[in-house]
Amino acid sequence: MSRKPCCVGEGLKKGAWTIEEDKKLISYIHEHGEGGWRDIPQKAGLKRCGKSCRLRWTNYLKPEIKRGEFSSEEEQIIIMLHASRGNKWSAIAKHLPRRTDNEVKNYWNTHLKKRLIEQGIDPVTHKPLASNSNPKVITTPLENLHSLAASSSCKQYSRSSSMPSLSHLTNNDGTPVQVGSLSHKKRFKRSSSTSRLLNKVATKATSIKKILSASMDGNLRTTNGFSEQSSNVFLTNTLTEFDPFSQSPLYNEHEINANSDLGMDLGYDFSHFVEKLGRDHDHNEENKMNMEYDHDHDLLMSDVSQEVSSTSVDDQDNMLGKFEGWSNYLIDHADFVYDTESDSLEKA
DNA sequence: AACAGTCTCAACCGCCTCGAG
DNA sequence: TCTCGAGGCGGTTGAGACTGT
Repeated sequence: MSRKPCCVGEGLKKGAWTIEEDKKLISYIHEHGEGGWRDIPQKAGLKRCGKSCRLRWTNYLKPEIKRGEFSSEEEQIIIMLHASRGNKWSAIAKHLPRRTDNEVKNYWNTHLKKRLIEQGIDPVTHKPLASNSNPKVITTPLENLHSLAASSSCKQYSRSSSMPSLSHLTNNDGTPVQVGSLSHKKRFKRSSSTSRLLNKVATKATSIKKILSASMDGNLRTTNGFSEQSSNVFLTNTLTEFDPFSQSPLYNEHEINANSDLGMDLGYDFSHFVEKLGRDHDHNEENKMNMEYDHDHDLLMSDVSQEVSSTSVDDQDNMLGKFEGWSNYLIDHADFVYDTESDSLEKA
């Protein structure tokens, strides 16, 4: 049994809207407001179906809609939210003020998806493509930040401009970051403070990953006694909350599924992290890193059982603050560097 | 200048969700 | 509880713009 098409009618127009049609629709909605889309075409004198009117209004004519090029911050938000939510364009668009789901979807399909593929990242799973993957390596969003930082610190040029150097992006050991084979049609430049933070995170992403792994195994030892059981639980909990892939088989291999281990509800909104990341970091990058550490370190050592049972929105915000302090701590104070030769953590 | 190939994005299609009755 | 319809959502299409030769 097939469903009746929504817009069946004699003489209904399809295709691109004319200026006259737009004027009629805008005029009618200004006078009568949105809603009742089925009746709008007749009342507004349009030979369109109601659904077409609604789409035209919500995706194009609505005055608050922001049009034009996406900023690198918006790109990062889309990529990170897509990693955690998939093709939930409407949900993603809610975190991009004045952008429509259709616009986000189009931008993903025409720009961001291709860019990830060019970098060897599967745009569906946000993990390395099969041809590039190393089965021994656990891939996390922290790792993806390597490539994300490399690309999100860039912005498209027009098709005709020249390709700038990407040599400013370097790994921990000073070697250039591999950003994949960029198409000759895609030109980039660096920008944004958020990108700089991502770059900063990316330079230590591998080290952080190993530290996390060591923590999960209970083998983490640092100079300040950061290896207590409580902090392990917190790290497990935080990583699982933060990491959209924490439910993957790769993680299950390491038995770090905090959801089952701790019996908690993982309803955490990953986008809050992204928003907070950009907001706070834009506010005062260096000052913040220096001032918040002690506070967050204290929080890290606070009663973990409270964190485990926290599921409300307010508590999630607290968790985010602690995650940020924790990640800043790792970035600034981690004593370990991952040695690719020996596949082990070395004292920095 | 002309043509072919590629890219972009507005618009459409069909299914889903949810609230009213 | 069920049905129905309006609105929402994600996938897809195709016309027009753009680029390379």
